[in-house]
Amino acid sequence: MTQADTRPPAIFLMGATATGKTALACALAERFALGLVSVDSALVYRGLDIGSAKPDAATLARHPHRLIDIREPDAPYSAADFRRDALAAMDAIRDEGRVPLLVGGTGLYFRALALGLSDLPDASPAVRTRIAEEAGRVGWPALHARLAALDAAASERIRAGDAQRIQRALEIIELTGKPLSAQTGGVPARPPWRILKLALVPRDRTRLHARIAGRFDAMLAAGFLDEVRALRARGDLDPALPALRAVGYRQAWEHLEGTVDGPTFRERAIFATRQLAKRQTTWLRGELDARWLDPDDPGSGALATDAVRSFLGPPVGNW
RNA sequence: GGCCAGGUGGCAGAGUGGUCAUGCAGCGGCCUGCAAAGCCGUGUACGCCGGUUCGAUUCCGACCCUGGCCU
Repeated sequence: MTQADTRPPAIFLMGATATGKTALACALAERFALGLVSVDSALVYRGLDIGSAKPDAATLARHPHRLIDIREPDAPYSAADFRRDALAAMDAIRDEGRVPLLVGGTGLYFRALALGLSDLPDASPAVRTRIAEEAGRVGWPALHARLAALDAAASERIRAGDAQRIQRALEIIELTGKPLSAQTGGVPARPPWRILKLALVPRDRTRLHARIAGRFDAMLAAGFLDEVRALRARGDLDPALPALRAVGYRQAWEHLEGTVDGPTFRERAIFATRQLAKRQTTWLRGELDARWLDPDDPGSGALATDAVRSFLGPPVGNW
């Protein structure tokens, strides 16, 4: 006999973009006493609404999601920020007597939440700027070589062309005096939650691709370009910001800059979204303990409901 | 009907008598504070049929198709 798991329950609803995560989350929230938490690196930003496929006001009024609209687009948000905020949100939901349902498509955030992060320093804009400037002079391969001298294990894992990670590894060494590969503390052995993982991933992406294109055209019709024009008009945002490198926004920004024509913009935005869906799918394939649902399977909603019901026990309220 | 140009991988687009484009898309993968980011990997394609040649995507001929011009 195994010991009963007394940890409080939580549900992860993970899925690629345009697979109907929000609709499924809301449907589940109609049937069970859940509290929704968004797990999405783009939905945190205020002002990114249409292009991020953020749930609309009516949906959010009926089914409030935590961790949406919590940042201005000029303020970077991180996996560590997310972990902290999500744990607090989960506690608050539990205190209300509900079960947290974490819904989204950002694989790193789910991993950071479930597995934890090492006790590493936050990003330092000053250090990053300095490293980037140096890279401009000597090139990233030279910095990768330096990393090899300071942290051989990390340099083997990080490709010579991966500027972002080389920068981060050097930043950590500079800030802590210790190599990244030596920093493994701070990761909890086991999350304090009993987690049901649902993964919404199509077996075949053909229909997803059609949905992505259709959704993008609907975004355009809904005024996506006006939304990006408004962001540009603020004057304090630039395209290097994480918020504006989001799928669709980056391409729209270029288009409004006048360097890319309309059809090309549309095409590139759709390509970028498909590639995002592919990376999300790769992430999800590693979630071996997840319950897999195919959004193209008409029974997937019922399967999800059944899975949640058996995970939580008898439903609260109506059934 | 005649003349000219051209037919290269899903698309765009170089090129060569014998290892090789390249870009985009697609597909697979990696992932500890920018993650809707960043990075890595992945295609025996040369319209068709003959000929020349040790060897043709590349040279020659016929044919088919496309675009332009002409009558």
